Amino acid sequence: MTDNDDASSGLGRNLTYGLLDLLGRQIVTGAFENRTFPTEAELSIQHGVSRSVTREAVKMLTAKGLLTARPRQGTSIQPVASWNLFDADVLRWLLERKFSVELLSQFNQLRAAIEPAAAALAAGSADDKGRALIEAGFARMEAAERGEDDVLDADIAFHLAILRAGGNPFFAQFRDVVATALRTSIRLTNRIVGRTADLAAHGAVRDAIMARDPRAAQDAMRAIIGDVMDLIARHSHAAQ
Amino acid sequence: MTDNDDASSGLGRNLTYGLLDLLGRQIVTGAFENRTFPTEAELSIQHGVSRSVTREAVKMLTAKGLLTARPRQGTSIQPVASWNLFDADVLRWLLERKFSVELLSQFNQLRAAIEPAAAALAAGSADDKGRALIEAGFARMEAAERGEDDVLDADIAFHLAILRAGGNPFFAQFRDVVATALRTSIRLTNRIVGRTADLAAHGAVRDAIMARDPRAAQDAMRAIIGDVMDLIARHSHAAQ
DNA sequence: TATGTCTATTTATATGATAAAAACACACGC
DNA sequence: GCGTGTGTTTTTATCATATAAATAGACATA
Repeated sequence: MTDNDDASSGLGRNLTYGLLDLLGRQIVTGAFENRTFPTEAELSIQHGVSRSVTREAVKMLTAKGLLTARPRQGTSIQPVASWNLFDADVLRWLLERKFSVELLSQFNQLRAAIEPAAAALAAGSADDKGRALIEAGFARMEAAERGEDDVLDADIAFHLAILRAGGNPFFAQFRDVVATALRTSIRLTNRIVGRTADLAAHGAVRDAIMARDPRAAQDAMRAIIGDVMDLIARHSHAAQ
Repeated sequence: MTDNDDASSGLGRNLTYGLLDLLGRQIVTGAFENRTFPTEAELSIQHGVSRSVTREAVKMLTAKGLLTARPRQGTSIQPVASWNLFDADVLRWLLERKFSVELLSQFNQLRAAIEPAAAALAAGSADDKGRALIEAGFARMEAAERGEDDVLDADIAFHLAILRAGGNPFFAQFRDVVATALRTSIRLTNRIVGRTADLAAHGAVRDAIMARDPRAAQDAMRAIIGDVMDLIARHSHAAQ
């Protein structure tokens, strides 16, 4: 019986989280676009799980802003405006739908607003721990340059270190968006931009932060993201 | 029995959401600082609700990044870094703890990064609908000036309109933070800053957006938030 | 010391029953 | 005709209890 359920549902080890992931993907990719969302009884039957599992998955989706549930009316999908776009799960699901340059562009508009400010904040008020984190991130980028570390991972580590270093937890919240944006844009930037230029630009950010020069840190970070945005614009232009 | 439960628990009409709110507040305000988080059985007994209610509340808190649950290990509170700080519930709970100038300052550091960029984006690429939204928001501010609308509500409406108008859903996500920041800082700014100056500054933002001048819109918005940050700095200085 | 096994604890899942909310239809009275 | 109330029905909300699964920790064993 249990084996049967597991086989028919195709959800992972943890049924609740498996169903959460499946429903999340389906909602975000528009699988319920023109029809009403299933009732909890229908979901239970369709996926071969108990009502508890269904309800807990729905509750988590509700907590992330994707659903609402009311007696008699049923469960329904919320407008995109109320989705929690900074949630790691929601971001992941968002990328499962067709790759869109528009989404990548929106990511980077956000980065252009956040990261220069975060770099300035880090330069102005990072403590020793934050500075060490940034140094470690940059060291990884240098190691990657020498082929001793993964380029993408090192890049992400450096950018996240800057988000954290300023000590403002709200800036640290952007870790998932930034990591996602970097992972996504690597498809475009990979092999197009020379890695040396990239390292130099990142080195400028590091130097400015270490010199406690907020203005220079901001400008250097702005330059990095500006380059990425130019690349995206050129790519979308070329694709047309 | 049911009445007894309701009376003893003090949760609202909806037990699950009531418990969610109660636990969320307790977690954020540090009520479980030095002790382990209760097991689901303990929570059920303490609050006089069934395990389903407890589990669903815990699952929602998990979805918001506040908890994790594993068999045998139990449920435990996650580090603040993994909390979903842009979630409306989490923000609300955050404000329940002692009022802190530091938090208000962090809010506005974020606003300083986001809102000028959002204003520039709105100036550059808002469609007719977005522009109409901004006009409506500004009209409310003018009405408030004449005593025909609530000052705070109008202010919030104007700022939210700008976040939305650019068409980037990630900027629109900041509605709750911005609304919360405005509601919080009104305690400080109220009666200190003359409302006329405020209206003029907001008018400059509106004019720049309508003139499709991103640079001017950005600068005008920066000025507004800069004023607020100065006020906060002065207040925290005076308080010392 | 390392490794495997047993046990206890806690979450995970299932199931079936009852309560509550709300959309809808319908009858009623004005 | 038209509002108003009332009952019916559908769906979520809640409860209670039972069983499964996972894993930390103790203990035994090599």
